[in-house]
Amino acid sequence: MSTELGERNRSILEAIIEEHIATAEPVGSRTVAKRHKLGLSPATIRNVMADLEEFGFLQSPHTSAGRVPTEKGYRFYVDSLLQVRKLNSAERKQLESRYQLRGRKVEEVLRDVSKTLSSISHYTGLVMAPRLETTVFRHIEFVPLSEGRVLVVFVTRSGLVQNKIIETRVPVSRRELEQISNYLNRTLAGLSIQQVKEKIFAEMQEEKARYDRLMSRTLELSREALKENLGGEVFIEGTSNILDQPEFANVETMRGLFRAFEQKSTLIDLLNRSQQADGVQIFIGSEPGITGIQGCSLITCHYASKRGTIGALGVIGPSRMNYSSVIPVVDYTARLLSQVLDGDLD
Amino acid sequence: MSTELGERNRSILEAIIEEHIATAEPVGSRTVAKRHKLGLSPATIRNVMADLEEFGFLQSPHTSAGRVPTEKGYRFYVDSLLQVRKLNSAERKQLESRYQLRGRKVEEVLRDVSKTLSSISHYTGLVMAPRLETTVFRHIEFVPLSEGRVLVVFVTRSGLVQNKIIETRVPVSRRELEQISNYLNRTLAGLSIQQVKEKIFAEMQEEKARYDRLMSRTLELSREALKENLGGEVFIEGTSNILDQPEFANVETMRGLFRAFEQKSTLIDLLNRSQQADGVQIFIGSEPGITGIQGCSLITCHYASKRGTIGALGVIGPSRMNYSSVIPVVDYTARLLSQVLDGDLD
DNA sequence: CGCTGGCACTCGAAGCCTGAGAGTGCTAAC
DNA sequence: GTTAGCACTCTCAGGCTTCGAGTGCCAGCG
Repeated sequence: MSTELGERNRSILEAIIEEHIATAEPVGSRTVAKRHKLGLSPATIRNVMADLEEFGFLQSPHTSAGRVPTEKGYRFYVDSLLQVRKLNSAERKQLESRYQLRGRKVEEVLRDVSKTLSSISHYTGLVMAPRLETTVFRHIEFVPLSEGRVLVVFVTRSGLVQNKIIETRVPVSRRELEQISNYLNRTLAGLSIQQVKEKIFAEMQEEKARYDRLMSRTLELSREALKENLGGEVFIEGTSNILDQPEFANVETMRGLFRAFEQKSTLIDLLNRSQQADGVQIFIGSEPGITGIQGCSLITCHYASKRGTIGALGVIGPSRMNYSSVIPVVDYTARLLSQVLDGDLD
Repeated sequence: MSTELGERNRSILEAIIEEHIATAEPVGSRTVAKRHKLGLSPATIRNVMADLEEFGFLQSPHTSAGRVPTEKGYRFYVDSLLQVRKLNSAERKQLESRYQLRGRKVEEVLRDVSKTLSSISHYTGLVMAPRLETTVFRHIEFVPLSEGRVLVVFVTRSGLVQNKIIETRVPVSRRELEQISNYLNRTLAGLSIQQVKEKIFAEMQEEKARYDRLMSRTLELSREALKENLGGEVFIEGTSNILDQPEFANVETMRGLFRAFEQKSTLIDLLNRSQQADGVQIFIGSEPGITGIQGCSLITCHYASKRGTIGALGVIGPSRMNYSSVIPVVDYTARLLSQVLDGDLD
């Protein structure tokens, strides 16, 4: 029943929501009648609005103030009414031009992506670091730092670089490290990290590791090196864009939001969830299980190599957000980043 | 003349400023008389306050609202009245305990320092990345990534690790890279980066570089590698602490501040300036040449190795800030970080 | 002569009222 | 089913009043 809206009601709802998105003000019947020439009088529209309010798609802040979409209203809008604009080729070019990635560090690239998202959308950009699982391994190197500490450098097939410091239980000599990396590079290049892990695990099972000291070192080291890396780190850029949105003129709301930005855990949670599903996902305000972003919506998309999900990115802004222009940007950005990580883009 | 304040006037000014710092409200004569038992009646204090207002240390928001310190008032307070509390040993221990640094990446450490500053002060922490000039070099390593790209890994004497990617004009073979790093490590270990640069420059002047291909590669590569690294990057943490300060209840003010945080250039400018001077420095509101942090004060201190200035850190908060407790924290943190970079702390 | 109590004065904040304007809901007519 | 008309409601802005905090000044006191 609740989705049983007639064609006319739907288009009035759409008009109201779009009007509200454009103006941030409650929308009255007069305005709808005038600006969206539906050939109906304000009175008729009032009737429809009353119905829509009963359905729970609209609400009035007070008796004489026009209507504002509810979260349910936005939900219906994005699910059933919204026409997502495709990017034209100029816009796609513009996005693509920002990704000159070869030989850059993963962090830099992700921060950049986040900045790009925020500056194009005028909201706030989020990028969650990939678990590298499905990235394709090209090269690994170990640099001895001090007793028991080794810097591991990965290069992915697409030329992205990531490095981290690991601790080894016993000191490993420079010579051993060289042998180890030679071995790994010979046997593992071209596999995804996931496959590498499996292979290592398999070899650890085999007897020979027990007797071959070098081999056991190799396995220990690479297991350590492949443990979760940037896992779950989130890059947030453009937070101050949010300050321009009239709905956050109230300090209390803003405080909550900035807390969320700084703590990141809510965002990580949402981004993680978006990895489960396919394509662009939209979280609205305080829908079930979402807290801490009242009045906001989050548009996310996972990015992934051909072999599986690895991370998520998105844009957060007020619920009264320009969905139709942000969605394709998020979508296309995720595609680009996927390709980059796959190494297909060079 | 303007500094010719009698002892009594000074202590009344001090009382007023401290009262204002504690309450964030304009301070009236009654309050001062009551809470700071100076043995004077409100009427007398009123007279003094009128004088202080004439001097420009105080101002009244309006006729019947008590007085508020001006920037000049704060300036006089921090320069002449403020008693800086020393940290007790427990507090020093607490700070020290946060610096377990060996083998960590420079960025991580700096971000941590910034977080610590913000969480202890309850304001916002800033740390500007060091120019590595005066850090003592222990070890350098080159990892070939792809044609013409090399990852450089530095280790400082204190065990901090930093790495960056550089481009070489011509491809350099793995073997050459090894020779180059061997050479550098042999000849340069224990020198400061500044000295290393000088040495390299000197060698470039010498004739032999022209004829020795390997040598010229070495020099080119190390020059590239030693170019400004994190130079000028600023780590800002705890921005949302600012939101709790009542003076930023007004959105307009806050917006300006967050813009400044996101753009960073004002902050970089101030932090740079603080490197010129010795010890803790305090920038107040919109004193000459300072823009973009109206209503805020910045407490900074450079940190340095034994050989010279290399970076700066600090805390930014409202002008009505608890100077006496933040100053020693900034000061001691800078000392700690200096020691760490010198490598004296392990 | 410096300090103090007293007192008139000022000014903002809060509360109240009012009028204007926007928007609704209902009803009766087309 | 749609519309015009109309009474009704509610917010917002402005003006007015009251209240209280705090001042500035003055006269008197030690």
